[in-house]
Amino acid sequence: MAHLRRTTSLPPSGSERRDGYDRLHVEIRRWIHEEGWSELRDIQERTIHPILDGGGHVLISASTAAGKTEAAFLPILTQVAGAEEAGLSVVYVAPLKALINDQYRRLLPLCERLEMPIVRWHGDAPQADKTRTLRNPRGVVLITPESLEAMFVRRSGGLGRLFGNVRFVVVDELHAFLSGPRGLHLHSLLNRLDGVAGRTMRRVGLSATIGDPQAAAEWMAPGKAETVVRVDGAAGSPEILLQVRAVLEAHDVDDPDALEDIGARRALDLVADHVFQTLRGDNNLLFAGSRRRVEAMVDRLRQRSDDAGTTNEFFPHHGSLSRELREELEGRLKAGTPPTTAVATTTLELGIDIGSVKSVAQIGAPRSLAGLRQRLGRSGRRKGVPAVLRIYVRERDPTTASDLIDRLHMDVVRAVAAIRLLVAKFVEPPGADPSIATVVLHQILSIICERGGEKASRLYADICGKGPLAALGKGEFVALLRAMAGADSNLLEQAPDGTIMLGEAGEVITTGRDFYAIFETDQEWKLVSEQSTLGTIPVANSVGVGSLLAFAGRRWRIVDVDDRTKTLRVEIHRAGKLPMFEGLVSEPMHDRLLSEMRSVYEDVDVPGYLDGNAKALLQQARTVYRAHDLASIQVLAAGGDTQIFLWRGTAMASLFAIALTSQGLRCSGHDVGVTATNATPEMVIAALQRIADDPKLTVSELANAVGNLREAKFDRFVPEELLRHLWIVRNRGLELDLRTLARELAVKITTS
DNA sequence: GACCTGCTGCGGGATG
Repeated sequence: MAHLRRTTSLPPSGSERRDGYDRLHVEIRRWIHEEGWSELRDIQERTIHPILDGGGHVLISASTAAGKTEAAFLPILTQVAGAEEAGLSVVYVAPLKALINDQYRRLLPLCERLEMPIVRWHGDAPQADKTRTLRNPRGVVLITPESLEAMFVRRSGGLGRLFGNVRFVVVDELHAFLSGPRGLHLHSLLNRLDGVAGRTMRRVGLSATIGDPQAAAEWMAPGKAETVVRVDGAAGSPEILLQVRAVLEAHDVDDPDALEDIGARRALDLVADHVFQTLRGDNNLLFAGSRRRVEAMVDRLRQRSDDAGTTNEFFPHHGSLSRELREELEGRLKAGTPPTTAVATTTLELGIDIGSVKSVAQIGAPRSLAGLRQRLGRSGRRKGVPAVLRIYVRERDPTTASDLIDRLHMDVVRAVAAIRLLVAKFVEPPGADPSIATVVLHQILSIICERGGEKASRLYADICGKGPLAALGKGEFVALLRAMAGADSNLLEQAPDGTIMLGEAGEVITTGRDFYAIFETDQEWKLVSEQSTLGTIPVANSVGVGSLLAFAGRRWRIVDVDDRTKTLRVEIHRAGKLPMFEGLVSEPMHDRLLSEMRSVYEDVDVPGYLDGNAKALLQQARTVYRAHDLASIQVLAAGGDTQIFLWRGTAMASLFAIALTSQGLRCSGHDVGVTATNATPEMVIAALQRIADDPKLTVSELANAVGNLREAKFDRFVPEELLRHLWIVRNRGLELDLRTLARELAVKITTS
């Protein structure tokens, strides 16, 4: 393990410390005293003045477990305690039900002190508490975006009574809402809340350390980001202990029946050996990258425990596992005993309280710095304890690898590049989202449901007036309305006075239970053993009585298939087979990571955190890079194909592939570029020159070559022309870049 | 060779 860095932060002066504390409500100070806190944390102290004095929005960013919740709520509750007005005072929104339950447990004693009601409001929360709140709304509500949506649609009559006097809206895990459809959805809901109250509610955002605070502030206050008061916690962890370990895969052996190829299988065995030896005896997190690999690893680790005659300490955690199994594991981690290592997907990245772990490991080089940071934040959370991170990369054995791409050992290089960017504190800024039309369509239906009917101009102003949905222009909005009212959709109707109302299909769609969420869920098989519900697998898996499964860290045999309820009954069996989970695309990468990879090839330093294998692979990779002169040559013949090294992120690489395809080439993408199959470098250079010089070859023109534009939940109702237009808007900024890149590549060609 | 997230209201019957 190598020590990576040390950072320190200065403690604030003593006078500042007392100053804020004294302004808190007397009952809150009493509570703090009884909790045995000797002082407030830095971030908590520094949040008091901005919340008590200012009238604007506040963005609090700090690492996990820095006490952000209290930082927000101590002054907020001080402010709203004893509120005379009827109605709720604080709305807290979180992306997970589990997080709401955690926060409820933490805030309940405090609220009881202040005689202020607090209620959980999500699908699994007790109905009786909700009913009580509806009768006498007061205090704090903790709610999900979907439940908030449901209130707008189903309880429109009571909105004013509930939300008319809300003073604060707290958004937890704000970084989770900065991109993606769910963030756009919540953005619209918060605007609608302001509409109900007839004024702007104060917003308080809680976030992990974010790469682009400006984007977060812009999300909170569109067009007025500078008014958001920012309170930043000290840099995450003081020290990181780091190691990158490389394991070698043998050459691929073609075995169409094997679920994992044999080389990969051996490499995963080697990772499992090391994990088993190193992580036993403590609490750890191992991020495996996919649900399938989680199951593959847990199966191997259980096998090793059985062989060694020891109690198994390794358990799976991913989105397809049942709530019960996940909570059981979370409980073990939180209790801290017995020793437990969770093998997980991204499910354990968010702020669910799992206590502190000794180390974090992951399989595969990072593709996103945001994710890497988030994972690292889970380790070394106590003062003076370093965070520990291990990265396992799997690489082709250099003695047998023949393919140029394999011999560049990109995983080792990417791991080094990612660590450099971690030190440089780079985090990807949020990108443009392809789901704008779906969210606008959803909100049109929701608002009409809420109000009974509405004029088009008012709808446009309320939904697209400000914020990220303003990217949809008035003309496009009208086109969307027309399509929604068309005979094909029948979602809307228009009264003679112009008022827009729900059509027949609109009535149906807004009545369904699955209307509230902005994301889609596919149909799945439910797996049930004699004791409990294990979880789900996609219906795409072929199943039958007698089929085998490896799932939830055990091996099973299917004993009953109920096609009507989509339920599989299973029993323990000695053999198993990994199920298939869907997922056709890989996690996108940012330009910066690819350009850093290129620097790693061109530099000469060999980091001390690499193990022996990784060091050797890095040096061999650099030798290959230099031998092919990849610093100056980016297009070269390889077999009957031509390799094009772009060294750009996913957005540009995809656009580039579309451009080459439009020129008649057959392309497939890889991590650092594109392979043009059955094409000579001469053919590629001709295509590149056309892309560089043909004035008619614009992004608008290329858009006609794009397939599967319908990605988001309600896109089936959106005119294809509109989706194509939004694609053009998202990619327009890359047009000049595309031409420049094509021109550069065309002159760096070789036929070696 | 990705991942994750969420869900109303009503009626009927059992229970304390």
